[in-house]
Amino acid sequence: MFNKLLVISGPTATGKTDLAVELAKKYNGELVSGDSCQIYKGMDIGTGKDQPEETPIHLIDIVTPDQKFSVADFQKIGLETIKEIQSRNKLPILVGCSGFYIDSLINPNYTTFSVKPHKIWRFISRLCSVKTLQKIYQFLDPENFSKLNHSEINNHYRLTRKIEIKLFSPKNKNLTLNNNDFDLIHVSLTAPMDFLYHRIDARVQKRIDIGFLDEVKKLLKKYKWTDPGMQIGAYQCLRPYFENKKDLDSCLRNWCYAEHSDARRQSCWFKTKSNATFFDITKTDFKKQIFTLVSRWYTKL
RNA sequence: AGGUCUGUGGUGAAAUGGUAUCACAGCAGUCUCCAAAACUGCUUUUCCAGGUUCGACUCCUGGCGGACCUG
Repeated sequence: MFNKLLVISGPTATGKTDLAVELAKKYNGELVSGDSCQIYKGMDIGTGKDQPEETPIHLIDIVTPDQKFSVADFQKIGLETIKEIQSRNKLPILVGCSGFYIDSLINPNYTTFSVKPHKIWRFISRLCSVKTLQKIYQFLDPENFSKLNHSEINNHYRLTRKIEIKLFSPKNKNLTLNNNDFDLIHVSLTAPMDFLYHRIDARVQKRIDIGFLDEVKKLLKKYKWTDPGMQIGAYQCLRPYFENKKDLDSCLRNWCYAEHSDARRQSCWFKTKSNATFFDITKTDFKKQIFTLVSRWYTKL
């Protein structure tokens, strides 16, 4: 059975899609987007969707901005999509920058808690302070509470979720293994940060030039600033401008900064949590090296 | 040229004469249903030279720089 999966990851603005399209053409592939933002319909310029002309791309435009979408939804649809592509004997190429999402598809040890977000608990938790949540979790699960690190213990959302799992997971069957058995290769693109920052800044300006403000106006006719899709950084950075609280230039500067920060966190994820092979896109022969590596992997049985 | 105001990390600001603080940027990290999110740690500062004082970002004198007004 054909079970190959090519993964191309890396921070924003490293040219993943272009590379993926080239590889797709060579290996009869189809792209699967591993991007937590491009799933939203109508959010095109702000999320940097570029639709390749001849190569199919999956998992973009699957929900509207007012719909909730989580990594669990992504995992379900993602695995189905990859298997469907493989069943047609085509090569799925997972390409994106959301480490958390990509991990849910390719990490064989990834487990899923069968606990769905609990509406009443989430409502109550929103009224609680971090300190209160700490006390609740400490009471429910003193052992794991003592193991929390500095990030987790101060993180309102994660404490809420930990308590949720503790309270509502059914006994005995609270874990499901993601037992996929892909033959995968993971290529990750990198670049020196200041190089990426320049690219990001230029791209922000370009997005304004090609009509990003109109896109936001159009979205605002149908959706609210508080809708899930509208939480994306690019749109929130422009919010003060649309509410006449800040001038456009300072909003754009914040947008650039937000993307710098995204790029940093994204590359941190792949660097520390994946076992990808890394290629610096400022080196002249990085593509040649990738093609050699992929070719060796693709042709082996 | 004269007058007025003003000089604090890379940027913007705070500090009755008493441990120089905050935000942003930058760097490093955490991560299993918000992840372009949320959270953690770190780096970098009082224009210069004097004076007053136990003690000066703060008060005084001079220099240098900036802003505005008048000519």
